[in-house]
Amino acid sequence: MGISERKEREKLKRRNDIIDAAEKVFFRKGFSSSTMDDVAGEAELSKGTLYLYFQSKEDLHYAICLRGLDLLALELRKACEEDLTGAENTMAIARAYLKYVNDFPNYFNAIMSFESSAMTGVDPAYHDYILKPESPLMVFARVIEKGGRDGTIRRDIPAKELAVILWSQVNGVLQFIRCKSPFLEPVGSAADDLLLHQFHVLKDGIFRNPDTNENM
Amino acid sequence: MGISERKEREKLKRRNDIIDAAEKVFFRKGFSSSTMDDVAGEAELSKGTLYLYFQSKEDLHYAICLRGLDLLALELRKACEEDLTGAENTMAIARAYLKYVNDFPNYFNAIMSFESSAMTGVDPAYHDYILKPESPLMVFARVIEKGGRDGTIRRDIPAKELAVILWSQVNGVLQFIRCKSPFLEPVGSAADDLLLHQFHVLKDGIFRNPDTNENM
DNA sequence: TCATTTTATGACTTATGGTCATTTTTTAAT
DNA sequence: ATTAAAAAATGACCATAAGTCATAAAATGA
Repeated sequence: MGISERKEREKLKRRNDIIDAAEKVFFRKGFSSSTMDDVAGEAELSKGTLYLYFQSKEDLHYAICLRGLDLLALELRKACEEDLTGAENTMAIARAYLKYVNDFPNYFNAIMSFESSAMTGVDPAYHDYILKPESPLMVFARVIEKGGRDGTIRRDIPAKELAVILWSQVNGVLQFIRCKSPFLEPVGSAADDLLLHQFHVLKDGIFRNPDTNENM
Repeated sequence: MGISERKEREKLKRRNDIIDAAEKVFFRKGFSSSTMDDVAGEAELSKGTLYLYFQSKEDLHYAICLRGLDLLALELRKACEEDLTGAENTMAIARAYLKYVNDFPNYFNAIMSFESSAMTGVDPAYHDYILKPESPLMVFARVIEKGGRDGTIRRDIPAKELAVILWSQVNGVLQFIRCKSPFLEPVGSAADDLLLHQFHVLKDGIFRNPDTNENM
């Protein structure tokens, strides 16, 4: 039966067209200021049709995030293709993540705001996604693990946990930059400084051993 | 004129009563599921009256956050009253913050969700608040500064910036725990583990120097 | 007592996410 | 081709909730 397959394809195509339209609208006006009617207009479909393909506005938001996450995972995998040490691959991943944030701020924003708002009842599917081997976090976790094996990364903390910690820490700073950047100037530092300095902290820790003269 | 002063007091009292009512409602049902009618009912006032004291629902949310932040700043100041080294005071502040998160999860949630949602146009007043010397972040920054002076904390990064970095990093992990805790169990780690391990990372960094046998 | 000012009210407006009876289009058998 | 059944699409409609405003009540002070 070639017809049902073609229909399947068309259904998928339509679904993707709706996501395309939603991206345009959400990225332009912001998620909460966009209405389903806006999206329907952009997609040249009626609102009712959107609900044949997505359960809710939130679901549409999630679909966009999934796109962004898949793209991110791809970038991270590319970044650590070279077979260097775990520590080196970790640095490569960090650079790739920051590049992603710069190159695709809309996806990054979508993901961040989804994760926060999601608190009030996240799609459980999202938790499943995070655990999948192809998720950005798990790509990162494998690199950490490798660093543990080759001796370049501490191994007293389980790899997945260390991945979560580092990932969350970087996100914390990015989140700060994202919503409190007006605050940064009075403090006299730019976003890039902040991230650079964060890397120093991630590398060496915060305390200074008075016996050594490092971190002068 | 004693009357106008009494009126001033009464106005403030009413304002506070409204915040009390809003806290009860928001903490019970969550911010987004609560309605202004709910709050009006709890406060035994009409909805219109709420809008005489607050510009919007968001504004009410903000007022609750301010309470939470003032309380937090108080706890942090108490925690570093003892005149120890900057590093020791820093640890005390960290402990106090985690205790606060545990003791007042509702305030913590209110602050976190305000900061995320706020992204779409934060009250500029909030940025002012953060810069005030009595804000939690600035209390922390002074301790970091002290650590720089007494040689227990690295001084290659400006104190305020380092404060922002550490603060954001801890918030990042707390945020992860807050909205992805269902994810933690499959990974095999508890929230407390995660925070403990984060402290190790903050202290020592992530890389292992192959020449030493620390972090085995 | 009463005019003026301040404070409070709640019906009303507006906006928007989501639904569903109805219509249009497609399919496939006659 | 015709047509009945299935699938897809529509948009008027509903429910909810934030925010407004004309009106009413209360407080003030002369």
